Amino acid sequence: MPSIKDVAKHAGVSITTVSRVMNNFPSISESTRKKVFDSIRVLDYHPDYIARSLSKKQSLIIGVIIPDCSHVFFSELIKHIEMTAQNNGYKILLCNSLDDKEKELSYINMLKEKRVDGIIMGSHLINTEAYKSIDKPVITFDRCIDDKIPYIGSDNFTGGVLATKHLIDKGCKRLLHISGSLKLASLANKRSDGFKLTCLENNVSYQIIEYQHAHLTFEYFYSFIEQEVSRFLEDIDGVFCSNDILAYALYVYCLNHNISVPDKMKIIGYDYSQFTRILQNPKITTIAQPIQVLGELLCTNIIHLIEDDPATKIYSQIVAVELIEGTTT
Amino acid sequence: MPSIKDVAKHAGVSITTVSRVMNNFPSISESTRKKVFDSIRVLDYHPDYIARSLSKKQSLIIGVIIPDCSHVFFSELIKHIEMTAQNNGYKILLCNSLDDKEKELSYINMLKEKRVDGIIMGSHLINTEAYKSIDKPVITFDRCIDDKIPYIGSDNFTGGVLATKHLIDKGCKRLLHISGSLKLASLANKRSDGFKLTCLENNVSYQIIEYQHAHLTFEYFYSFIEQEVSRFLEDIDGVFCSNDILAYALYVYCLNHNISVPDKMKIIGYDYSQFTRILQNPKITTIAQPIQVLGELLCTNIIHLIEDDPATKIYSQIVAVELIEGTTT
DNA sequence: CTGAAAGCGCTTACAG
DNA sequence: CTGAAAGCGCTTACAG
Repeated sequence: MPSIKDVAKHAGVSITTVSRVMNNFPSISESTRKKVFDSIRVLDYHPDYIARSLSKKQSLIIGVIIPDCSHVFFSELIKHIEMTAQNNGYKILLCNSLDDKEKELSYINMLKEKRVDGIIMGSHLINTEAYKSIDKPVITFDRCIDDKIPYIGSDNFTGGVLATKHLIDKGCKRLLHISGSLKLASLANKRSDGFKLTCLENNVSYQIIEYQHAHLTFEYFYSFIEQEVSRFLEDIDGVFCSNDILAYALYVYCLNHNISVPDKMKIIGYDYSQFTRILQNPKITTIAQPIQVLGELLCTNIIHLIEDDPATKIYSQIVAVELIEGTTT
Repeated sequence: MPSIKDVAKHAGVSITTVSRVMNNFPSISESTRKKVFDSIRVLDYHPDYIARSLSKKQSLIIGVIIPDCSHVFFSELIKHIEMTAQNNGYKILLCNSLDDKEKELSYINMLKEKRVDGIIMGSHLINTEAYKSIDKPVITFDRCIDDKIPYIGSDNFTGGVLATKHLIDKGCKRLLHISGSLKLASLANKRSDGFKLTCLENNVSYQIIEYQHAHLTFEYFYSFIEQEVSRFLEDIDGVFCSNDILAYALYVYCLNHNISVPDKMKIIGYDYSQFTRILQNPKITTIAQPIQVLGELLCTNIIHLIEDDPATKIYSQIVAVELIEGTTT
């Protein structure tokens, strides 16, 4: 494998010159530029990025830490992050925290180990303290850690309002919201705020049930519904679910227990991820998160932070959501 | 950010000694070991992996190149690859080729640029030639490029046989197989071989239709069925689909056109990925690929190749598949 | 327009 | 058991 030295020797110039040609310095004469490019081609030379990283003190790698890349929502989010990274000369190092605090912490240390130039954090178990010792770029998805760490999220509050208003507009009088853990200080909690406020404003009685686990599987949700939700359903005519898999599990539960949807029970989900888009029966009514926009913003903003681009100082952003009406409401 | 120099100064030893402590050399006295560890703790020192990589000539990073990480099958495969990598001290660099030849090629160059120690290749557009100039570890998923490049795959041939036999056992007489492009020299083509052979052995008439695009979306498959498949369906009573999304699209098509499944038409898919496991109606009959095993084997074998582990020389492997009976046959 | 030399932060023979 | 020095393959002031 040829190094810059070999190219320099072959072209009869110094390694400085080779480096300059590689990096498109304007001061190089046409003739030497050509010589060097020829040698590069002949030797099939590719610069060593490890060496480059060491001297430039940048790895051009972004760490992406999420709970689980096989989760429908995150797998799409990652795709758009990666595409955006690629378009900007960065690569991504993928890390699944699997909701394990230790792993989350150890992944954050990638910053101190210079493995990555910045981190996109989509996993939220460790507390604010752990971020204190870090002065390098971090951006979070759907979580506001503190003033210093920017976040990207969709408009969860409005999402909650839209979902709840929709149920009320459809005639629901007694609403239930099934939410992820509200202890985690996730921005997703604002969905619950929007839900509550809308119920209060419309004099609709409501109830909120939290699930704690983050295993977002159908089986988990179905048994959660059987054990923790079913006994309340009799008094309920509309449910706002915090994600679409949960909404589907509830739909199936209702089907299995002769509760007709949407006649007796209206169900609305959240995400509009791939699963929901593929599913044809039912078409789940849901709040669509703009996954592509979220992924792109996460990536472009972490890059701005890394490159300390002063022209673009607004790193935290909230993007709009949209109601998608299906057949479950 | 402290470097090894700072630790050495703080502990009153040489950087060589600090390095030895970091790397668990046995020859260090207990007292200096303690001094060094104390300094590391006090200074919150983390070794620079870029520098380490440069001197050790290994990045401890594995490149994973796939068509699209948001695809249900690949998102799960990646998860298991990443977990296995993590357990063995490696990280993964995720690359979506998006079925773009240029990208595939440029990603392979990560090897020459020392960004990664090895590559797991799950994207198969570029031809054998492109791999000729590479003498570094590559392992492929579901594709046999040449003798020198090991592969991991599931037993596609048996999968094809199992699926076809199942349809025949259920009484089908006129079979159709809808396959991905057979030109790509993918091991998945063996499903089609298994299909053909089983039809011939059982004197069942058959037909094969290929789709060319790799956009594995419901919409693509549905319109493909409308345009290219529907006119043949009248003469068919059983279809073996090369993936579950396609099988679902066909199911929905039949539903929409009053072709009752499984009475008039039996449908079997392939993969048994997350989507299929979540979907409750219908339960698609399918061939389950052992995604976890595949991911683990891909990762452990590329690591063996990277570390040139002579104790474990069998790098190509085929793993067994399983018939999952649902309600579509 | 070009080059010699120092430096990035580690590891690793070599020497004692 | 420990250290001085060379080296990994680049980039970047500095000098001409």
